Amino acid sequence: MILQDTLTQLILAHYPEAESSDIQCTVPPTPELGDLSIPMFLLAKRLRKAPALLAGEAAREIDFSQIAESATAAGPYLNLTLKRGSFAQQLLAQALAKEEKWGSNGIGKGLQVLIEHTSINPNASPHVGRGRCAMIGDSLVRLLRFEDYEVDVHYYVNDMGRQIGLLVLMMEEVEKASFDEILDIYVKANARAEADPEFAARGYELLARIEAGDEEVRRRFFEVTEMCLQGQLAVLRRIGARYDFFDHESDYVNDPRIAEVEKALENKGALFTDEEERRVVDLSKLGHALEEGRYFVLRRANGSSMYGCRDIAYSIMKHEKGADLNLMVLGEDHKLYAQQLALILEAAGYPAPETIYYSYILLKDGKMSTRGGKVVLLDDVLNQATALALERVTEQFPGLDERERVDIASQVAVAAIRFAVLRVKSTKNVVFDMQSALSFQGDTGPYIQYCCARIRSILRKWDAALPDCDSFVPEFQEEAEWRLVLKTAEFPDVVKDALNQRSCAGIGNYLLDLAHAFTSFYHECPVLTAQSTEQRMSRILLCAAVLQSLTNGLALLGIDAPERM
RNA sequence: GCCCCGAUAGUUCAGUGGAUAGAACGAGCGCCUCCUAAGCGCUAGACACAGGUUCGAUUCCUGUUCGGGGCGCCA
Repeated sequence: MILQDTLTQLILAHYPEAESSDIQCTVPPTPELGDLSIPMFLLAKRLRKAPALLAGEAAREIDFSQIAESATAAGPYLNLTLKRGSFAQQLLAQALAKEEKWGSNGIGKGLQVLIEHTSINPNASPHVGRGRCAMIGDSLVRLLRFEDYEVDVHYYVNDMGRQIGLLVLMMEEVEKASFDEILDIYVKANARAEADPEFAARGYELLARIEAGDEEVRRRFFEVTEMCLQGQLAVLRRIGARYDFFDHESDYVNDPRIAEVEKALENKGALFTDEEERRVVDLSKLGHALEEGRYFVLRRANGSSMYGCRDIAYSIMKHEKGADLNLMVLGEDHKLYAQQLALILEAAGYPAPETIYYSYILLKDGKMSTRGGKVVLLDDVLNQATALALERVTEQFPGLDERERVDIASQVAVAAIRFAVLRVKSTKNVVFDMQSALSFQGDTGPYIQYCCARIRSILRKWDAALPDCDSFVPEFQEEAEWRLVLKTAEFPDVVKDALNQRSCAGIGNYLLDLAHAFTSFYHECPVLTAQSTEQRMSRILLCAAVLQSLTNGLALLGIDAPERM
């Protein structure tokens, strides 16, 4: 809140024993009570007074005239009615001066972040569940960069799993297959491995050979995985996800860091060879309390490495980059695994990355399964959404040239899907429903874009320069416009909360609130035809500031707002 | 069996110990000679259950029920 510092100072000056953390502003439940509210519970506890008495005392004794028209006690709450003009002037000046940085608190200045997300197995076109990871990760990246962190985005290419081996075998039988056919082939490969142990064994054999350094096999794997990866990235690009580094699992097979960690584990008596010649970590020696997940296999009996073994080397490599934050977005199915890996890394003296989990997107009749071919592909959803949006835009703007209509349609499609996914907390299971994913009405991304388009339309018609905030004190008499001012002022705090929570969900929900507040304003307060010059000037500035908040917020979610729609 | 998430209107979601629990979809009624109706206004509708901690609990703790995830050679 813009006034938080001033407010805290005023109160601390009167109650020197208080701490600034005792003073937390909230918004009163109804506008009649005031613009800002300070619950006195914490302060009352500190000062050993009754909250209601303290509120009354503070309202009488502290001089808030610098920022407020009035201060009144309502039970244990101290409510302030702000001086609208100076508050709005400060807010608008800030928002319009900071432009695309408005809302940033600059928390990450001078700090570096390494984040890994998406990292889909290169075996099929991504389904919407995988898309959830990409959207969550990508938005987090945007949020971190907005807060001035320097961010490197890593993508771990799992290019040597068992299922990749099976895929390679199948691909060699079908001659030349395109990316679109991969899912089908992958499903068949898994079904065949299930039914035919000899086929499955050939997959393992390929793995063993790649691990032994067989360059020819490695080349065959690379051909398939690279084709898949490029196909997947093309889909991910459609929703705006970008990556800086692609790290290949196969580069870590014989990494010396693994031996180093094995040594450390041996020293702690946590590594042993079991009765069937596997190399196993006993995590109970490292502080793991439960029987569940106590054992972690590093190597098969034939000496070949498990996924987790290579991941040890990869994790250390990431740590060695020396970033201040080391983040990773993972599916909830990786929770136990990540805890196990963390124990192993810590035992060898390396900190584990900070993990952010997301839950599955389910279908109405159960969970998705790439192996079973029971998936809703992100690409298909995007295609359908784009086609629908194009119809709508064409209806609305028949005269617009096709190029622009297609651009708008794809922006709307991305907004619909990204917003629907990102506004929900990542720990919740969501049931995918095509109908609501394709809806552009109500609490959706397109609704917010539409709100932006309306503001832009007003700004286009305003043919003068915007008033200068430094010399002009705006006035906002109407409740709808004042509520919009207050809502706009919340933006920087919303961004800060999102960063602390490592989740952009709150930003999405805030943008809906702001868009609703704007639409009420739009219907009640004419801008271009307002009665007085002061009103017109005040409102056009407010429009510009709201647009800046909306577009900045949408940008954090990876959503563009078209000029018109 | 054990461990980790989740449970809020008919439905999809907000709400990180505070005032009268917010939206949207769906349902009903109304609004385009007026800055874009992808919109707005009005009506009806909810904290799974039982205890506990607290001045105060949808929020924290325990138990129950239901849904999701996980639990040694998949990644």
